[in-house]
Amino acid sequence: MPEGHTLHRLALDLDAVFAGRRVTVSSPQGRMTDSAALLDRRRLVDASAHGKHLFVEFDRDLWLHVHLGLIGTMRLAEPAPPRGQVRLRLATSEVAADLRGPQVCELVDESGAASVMARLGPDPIRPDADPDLAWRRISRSGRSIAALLMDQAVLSGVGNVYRAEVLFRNRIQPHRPGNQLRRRSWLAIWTDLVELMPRGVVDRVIKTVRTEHLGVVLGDDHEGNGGGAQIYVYRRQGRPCRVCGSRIRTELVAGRNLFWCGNCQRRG
DNA sequence: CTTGCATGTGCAT
DNA sequence: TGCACCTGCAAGT
Repeated sequence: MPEGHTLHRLALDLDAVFAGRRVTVSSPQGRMTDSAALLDRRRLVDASAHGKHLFVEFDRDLWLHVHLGLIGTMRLAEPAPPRGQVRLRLATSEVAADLRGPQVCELVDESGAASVMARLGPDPIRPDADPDLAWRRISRSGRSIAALLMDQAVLSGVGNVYRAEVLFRNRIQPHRPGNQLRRRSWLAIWTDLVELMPRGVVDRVIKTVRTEHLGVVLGDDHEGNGGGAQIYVYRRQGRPCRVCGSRIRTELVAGRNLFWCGNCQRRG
């Protein structure tokens, strides 16, 4: 489930078991054999996330840069013989982290890592993030706020779930162009993301439904979320809005499904 | 068991 | 606009 919260959670987990330690690095799949050899037995300094990008710093200016893409995963488990396509494994005698199917997995130096970070907009999960950097671009753009929220150069870490949910929670019309959005609406979106996304890091799952709507079922629901509503609109097309009962709408926007309630979301 | 779709991105056309 | 990447889950047979 790789939106920004997933990568921040992963960075925390990697840090907890590997930071400051010498790590065995291998590429069971074989596609990263040379890089694995360079990293093997090196001391791991720390792991951090910027938007949906993961950086793992090793001794002597070697950084592992990972982007999971849509289908990549990295999971910690007790060491066992690797199964399937493990691109890279970081391991100690107690734990192994297996990386599968990433879109990006490369070794860079500090300036290489910095240049990736420089291309990213502010990340709501990072305490030093400046929402005005995003607002400068949003307020000058004719693209819809729904498209802008997905642009990692505008702000980073938000994906298709947080996009749909934060627009719903703030009652924003998704098709409103950035240059017609009130600054107050943007600040409401940002403030909400700063509250929601760190909660996703803790919970390891996206939950956006407010307490007062938790009991609202409105016609569903076996939506496979382990009991109880956790989201308002994402992938709920055709089902009743948890607030007003209108049918949730969907529309393909630049290859990604957008979900929203046409009745609740009218603000600009 | 098989099939289809997905929380992302970049490149080809 | 379409597809490659190639994992994991849920739903269907």
